[in-house]
Amino acid sequence: MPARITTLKELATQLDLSITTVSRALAGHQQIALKTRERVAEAARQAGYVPNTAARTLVSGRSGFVGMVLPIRAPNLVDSFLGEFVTGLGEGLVSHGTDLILAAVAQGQSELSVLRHVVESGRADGVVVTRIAEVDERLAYLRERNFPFVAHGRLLDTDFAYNWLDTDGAHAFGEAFDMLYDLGHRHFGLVTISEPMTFRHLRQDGLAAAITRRGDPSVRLDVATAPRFDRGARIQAINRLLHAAKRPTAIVALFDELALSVMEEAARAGLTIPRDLSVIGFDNIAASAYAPPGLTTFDASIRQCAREIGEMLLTVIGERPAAPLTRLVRPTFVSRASHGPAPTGKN
Amino acid sequence: MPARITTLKELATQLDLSITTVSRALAGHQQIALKTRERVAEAARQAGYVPNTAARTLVSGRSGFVGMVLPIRAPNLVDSFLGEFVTGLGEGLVSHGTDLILAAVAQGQSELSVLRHVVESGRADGVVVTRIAEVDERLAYLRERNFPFVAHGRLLDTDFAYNWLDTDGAHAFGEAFDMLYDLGHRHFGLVTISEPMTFRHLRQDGLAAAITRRGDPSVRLDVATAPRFDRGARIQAINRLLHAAKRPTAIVALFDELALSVMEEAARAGLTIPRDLSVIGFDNIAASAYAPPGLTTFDASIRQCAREIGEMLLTVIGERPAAPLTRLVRPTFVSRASHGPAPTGKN
DNA sequence: ACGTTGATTTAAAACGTTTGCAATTTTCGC
DNA sequence: GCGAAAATTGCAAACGTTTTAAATCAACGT
Repeated sequence: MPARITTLKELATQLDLSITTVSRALAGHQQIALKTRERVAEAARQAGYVPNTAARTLVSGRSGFVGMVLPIRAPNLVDSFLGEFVTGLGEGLVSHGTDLILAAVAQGQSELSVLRHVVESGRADGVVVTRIAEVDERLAYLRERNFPFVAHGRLLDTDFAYNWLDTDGAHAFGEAFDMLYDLGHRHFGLVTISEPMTFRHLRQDGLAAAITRRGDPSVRLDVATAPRFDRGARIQAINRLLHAAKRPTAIVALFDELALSVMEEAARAGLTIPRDLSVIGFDNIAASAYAPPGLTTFDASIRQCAREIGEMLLTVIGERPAAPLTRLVRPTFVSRASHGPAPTGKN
Repeated sequence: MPARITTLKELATQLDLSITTVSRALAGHQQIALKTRERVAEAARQAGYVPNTAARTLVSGRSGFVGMVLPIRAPNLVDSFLGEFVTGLGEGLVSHGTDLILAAVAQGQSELSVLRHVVESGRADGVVVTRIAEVDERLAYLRERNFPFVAHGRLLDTDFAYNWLDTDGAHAFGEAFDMLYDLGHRHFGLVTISEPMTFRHLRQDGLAAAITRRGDPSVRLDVATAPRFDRGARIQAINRLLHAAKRPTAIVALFDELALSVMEEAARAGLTIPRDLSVIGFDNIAASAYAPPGLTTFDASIRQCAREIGEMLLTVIGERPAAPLTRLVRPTFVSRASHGPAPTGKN
């Protein structure tokens, strides 16, 4: 094994050339004689030379990294979002050799302060922001700072222009309603969360819009709300829905975890799905395929979305487009066995 | 909003001090007068100064990053491993303000070449390696390079000393056998994969060791092997086990995905779990709780393990201990409803 | 042989930080 | 008040790369 060449200077000395020439040769500049370029490339390959990132970043002002703040998670919460998202992002970035930086948030620190640190320290050329809140200081900061970023999700304030990719939850929830309505359902339940996330509104509004569009005054919608991570409160809210004097025949949940809870509670209450109750979720998490009788849901294809986000961000960084890049991805319907015709009169 | 101070020079000018003094003051050197230290700290806070990572890395030789190569994934495969692992790693690293770098592997590139690039470019002070293969060139490279790393998993070659944390699959599989044996089972099935991963051997050996330890010659073990990502072959292998002339009464799967497939195929074959067949998995993925009747398994607590790996790596980087750090984590038994007494004589 | 052009290479500055060493200021015993 | 020691601060080099501006070289027409 030959001694590893670690710096440009060493490589230059070995080749009896100046650092400048070697640097340019490796960068493929036309002004360097072709013969020299080839000679340098070969020597670099042989020596296993890899340019030092820090030095390159320092002088060029570009780190070749894209940053993301690790979402804070409840101690035992498992969901596949992060893994899928990171995998997709990696796939989107790899074409340009851009790596991903993940910064964790320490106890007591704010997510914004970590984001700030990532940006101001020059670690990243751009960042990805997920889980958009109704009032999101991260987006405000990034825009004011004029720092390249792409958000996964939208703000409700449509005047605030920025780069985003979002899953069209509104459309999906409208689709769910239409399908259930056509199956005879008139009394609906929606299980949602109390956290101020924008997707909550978008999806609920999509449902409401579809109801309005249908124009049938006999349609009724009951909404159950609970904090996202409070299992007890969630169960309670679901049971209020299930044990109301008049129970919905179809329940749409903001996302699969909630839908699975609905199915569990329904089973506990002696209801058979989909005979007595139709349930529809959103996200298509792995467990949805296994939970009996199989949850009908919408696939948000996180991985593919993240991949596109990565590509968008590279564009934003490279070209700094004047108009914001936006993209609304329509989720695909995944028909399983948790929905069916509305129960007839009496059971 | 005050104009942002971005460099030490600006800060120094504003304070009418030298760059050196400001740098040292921020680093908390005792030699700088306390009053000065406080004055500098306050000014830096006010101005929102964040040191430039590249410059710092360049001179100090430390990047403050820990690297990891993103595992290559089949296009539609979803598992929660990566998300949990990354979350845990972040938690383990955050105390030292160390961030995580994730490098994706491009089509046609080898994982080793990406790892090499991460190491040689000085992007990271240490790396984490997962999914250890029987012959793992990554470990060989890192050791030869004498680069700090911690592996999640062990090699079979115990002469090769390095830092690792592993889940004690051998113990778990022994435990599973003992429990099933005590429930009357004598005919066992093992569903495993054909990929050359070391955990496959460790777990299978743990099972075999427990059988030997019991010393009952009537115990029989049938092994079904299939490529990890070939769903068809997996189903086939499982069905060979289920439809053999003499069928095992208990099947242990290398990990939960396989166990879930076993449960599906068993149901398809008209078998009731656990009456006709006991099934035990490993990992405790989310779906295991939902798949009827609830999969009995072992929780590998990936997140916690990754957290410890992060902490170990920080130790390795900071202290370069002479003896390798190793840690064997015993998985916890998760008793659900997929196991029970061996079926009696005829059904 | 000699300027001139075009091709090729190089010296040196710059990026923002840390740090060895030296310079300056303060403190204190007498 | 004076000198020495202690406390505090600053100069300048270094990290490895990219890039501007300038130097060198080869070739060519005359």
